[in-house]
Amino acid sequence: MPRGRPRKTDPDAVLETAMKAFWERGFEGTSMNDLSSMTGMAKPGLYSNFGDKEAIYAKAMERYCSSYAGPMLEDLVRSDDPLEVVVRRFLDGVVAAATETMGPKGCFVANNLVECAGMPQSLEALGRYVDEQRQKALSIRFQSARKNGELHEDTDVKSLAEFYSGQALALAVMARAGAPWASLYRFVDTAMSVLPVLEDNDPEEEEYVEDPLWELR
Amino acid sequence: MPRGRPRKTDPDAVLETAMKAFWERGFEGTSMNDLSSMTGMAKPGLYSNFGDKEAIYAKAMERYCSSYAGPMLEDLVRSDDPLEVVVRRFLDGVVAAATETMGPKGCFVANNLVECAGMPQSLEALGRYVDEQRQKALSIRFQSARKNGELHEDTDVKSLAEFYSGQALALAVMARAGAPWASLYRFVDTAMSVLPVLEDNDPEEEEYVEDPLWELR
DNA sequence: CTGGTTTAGTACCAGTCGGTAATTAAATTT
DNA sequence: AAATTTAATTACCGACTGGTACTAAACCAG
Repeated sequence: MPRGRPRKTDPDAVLETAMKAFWERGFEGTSMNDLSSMTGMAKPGLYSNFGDKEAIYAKAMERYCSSYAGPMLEDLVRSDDPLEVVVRRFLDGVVAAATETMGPKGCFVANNLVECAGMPQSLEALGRYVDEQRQKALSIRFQSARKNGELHEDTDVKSLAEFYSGQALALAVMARAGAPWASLYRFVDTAMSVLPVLEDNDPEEEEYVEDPLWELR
Repeated sequence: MPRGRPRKTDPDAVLETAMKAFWERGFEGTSMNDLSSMTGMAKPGLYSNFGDKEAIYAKAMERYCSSYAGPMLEDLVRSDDPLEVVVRRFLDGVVAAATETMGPKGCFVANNLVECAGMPQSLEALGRYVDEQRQKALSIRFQSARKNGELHEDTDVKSLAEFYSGQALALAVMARAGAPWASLYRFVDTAMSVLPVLEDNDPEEEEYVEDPLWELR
């Protein structure tokens, strides 16, 4: 279809490999020669296709977000399941992504937050931006839960969002440190006990409820 | 006192500077030339005094442990204060160390756990060892709290220790990502709510207390 | 086959990496 | 003052870093 010499390597596959490499070894720990030998695309090809190392890393993080972090946050915000179910699914998702048998341990974003020093400022800022998105998604869900009656009206939504955002970071670091699967799920259980969920918004019990905000979900 | 030419630079001060550098920029992000120019000790001096880069990093981590992590863990294990006080002081200590205005953000050990790939295996193992020590200290304190009656007899001590060990990691990463002081202390408040502490072992309040929720917060 | 177009591959750049040999400088001991 | 001991300094090593000119190859339309 194209006019010139056909590509040897699919740029999308290259980006997938680059994402895994940066995820595992970080920005400074992954050299352009590494990427070249891992992907099979020679260095000049990398530069002409994607730009410099900074640009490749940024595209790799975007890819991570649309493959891993993004869907989980969308589920958080959009799912109609009860709050407790949604939050638990979020944390379980973090564990699953951070312990995938194939693929790097931990979380790309968490690694970025820690490595931040010594990488271009734009990438540091990118990592922080993605981190904020996670906290915002949690905040949105907790806010609507408060209006739903799943949480008390005086619940501190921001604190709760910061807390569970932090739990994701903790799980990511523990997974990277090699914590076993079972420990991480015990951790999730403990973290879930913080959620001050109200059990009284079940339709069978609606006659007992005084608060009129039980509708609208 | 010594026989030859006197030292220009105190090796202990060199190690202090090296610790801060590795803490801030990590193993790969800190070059021997960096250390040489920061400390004022030329490279051959570094090698003859401490050994290779791996050895310097290990000594820097030991220094971090005896200056920061160690005293906090000792307080955890040895203090006679009530469990809630001791655990809160531990988390407050993590926040304080991770947000010191002078000095790097975050936690040396947590950074090590994340950077692990691409550094010598012995250093990776060292980081994991220190991480285990923190969890063990928490475990010891929770175990004795259970025998004291500060915790229920059926409390899952290991889960609780894993949880609070993870909170330290979360705080470290959040601090490194630039989270404000206030957010971190709110986080500590939330994390403290997990502690299933029994209030009935205080002699002065035994007769007044029916409901354990009569304290602050 | 020819010319144009797009990619792949080789070779190279200046700079830095961790690490070291050889030498010079400064002190003490004899 | 000479010999000895210790540390500071300079200069360098091969390997690797991010990044790039330049050339060779593989396709298309004519």
